[in-house]
Amino acid sequence: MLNYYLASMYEQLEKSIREKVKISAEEFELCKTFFIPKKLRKKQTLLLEGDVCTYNAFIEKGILRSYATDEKGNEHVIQFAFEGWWISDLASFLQGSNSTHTIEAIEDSELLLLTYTAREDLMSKLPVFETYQRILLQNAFIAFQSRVNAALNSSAEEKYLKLTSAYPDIIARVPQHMIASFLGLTPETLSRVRKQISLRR
Amino acid sequence: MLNYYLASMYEQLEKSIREKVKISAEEFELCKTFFIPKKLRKKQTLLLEGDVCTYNAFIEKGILRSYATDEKGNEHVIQFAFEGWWISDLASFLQGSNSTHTIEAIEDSELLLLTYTAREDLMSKLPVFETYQRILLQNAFIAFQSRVNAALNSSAEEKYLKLTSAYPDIIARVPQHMIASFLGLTPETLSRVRKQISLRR
DNA sequence: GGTAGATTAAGAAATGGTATTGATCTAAAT
DNA sequence: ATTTAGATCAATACCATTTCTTAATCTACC
Repeated sequence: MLNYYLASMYEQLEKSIREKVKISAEEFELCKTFFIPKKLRKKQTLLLEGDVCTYNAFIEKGILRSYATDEKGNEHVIQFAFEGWWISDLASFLQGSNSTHTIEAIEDSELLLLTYTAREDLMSKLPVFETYQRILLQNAFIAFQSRVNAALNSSAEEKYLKLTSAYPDIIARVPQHMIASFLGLTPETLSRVRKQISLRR
Repeated sequence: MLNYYLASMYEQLEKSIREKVKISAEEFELCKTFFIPKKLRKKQTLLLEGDVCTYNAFIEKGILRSYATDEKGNEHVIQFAFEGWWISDLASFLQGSNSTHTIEAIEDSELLLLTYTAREDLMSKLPVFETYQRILLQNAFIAFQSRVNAALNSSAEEKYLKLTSAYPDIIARVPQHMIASFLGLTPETLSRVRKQISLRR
């Protein structure tokens, strides 16, 4: 039982790394020792706006979001992160600056945390982990580029359809007003968009 | 004279690398050998939509932009790149897929090109170069995150003011309709926004 | 003097803001 | 466990605002 539990604890992480680089069983065992497991209940936060982001979090289970709050008190969802993804406020994590984001669990979630020094250590002891991190960043960069493009050049409906066709289960797992915020729409506009779509069926 | 010319050819590159990692004079000399110098005149292209992006370009001098063309034939500026920046279509460069972007010089420009294999070679022979690349990506990622936020949650005027206060000389060096496209606005809207701002002075 | 780029005006379209309602979830009290 | 009060969320209606579209000048510069 214990073994099973431990194996499942790092299952997504191993999968994520092996998708991107070659790593031996021993290397992965070493790798695991740098992470701190952590559970979050729904609505609990990993990072509060204003604090320094001390962890890079890998998500074994659940969904998190990061959001920023503007002068008028409106929350703007920056990112959703599902199983197998990473989340953090990179600017704060890397530069040690105060975070402008809050990171919060949307469902009960299981995380693997990596501190700044653990990450530096791991990259220097295991160069393949630096390569893994670089590839992650490359992919994130590409994804962001297409998101910027969608944000600037697509209508509300196009943005919603692109998001839901890329991530179909987001509809069931994430409240609609958070999806609206992620797309830069008011909840009312998203509701109207959905109505339009359903009328056309 | 020749020495002076050669030194200036790699000046920005050396500055960019030294800002991010420690590198010896010998290592930088080695580094230089992997790059191919190239000059572009205004409006010449480095990459055409549909081709595979075979180069990662570092800009020693000048300005470039990348843009995508939509179904209606409208150009959408994805990125501007000034002296000391990198530009490419990363998705195409890394995955070997057909590019959806065109990369074009806005001014007469001097570039240093890195092919895919040269980049891989350089990263394996000079691990500090992989670190440099990772830090570049981290910075690009952070910049993109705030751009997404601005794109989704700022008005036309806010986006324009943010851009011009971050890069004041963009106004003089880049045609206004390209700035409008970069901000996801029509040229007419940007013109009206500028008028509003000037009236308030 | 022709052409690309910038400005301006007027009406159209998309999206936002406010308010209301109904449904559902949550948590405390019994 | 059940009930109930409050909170949360989604849908909708009505009006306001922003941005787009089209089209007509205006300008600057090869």
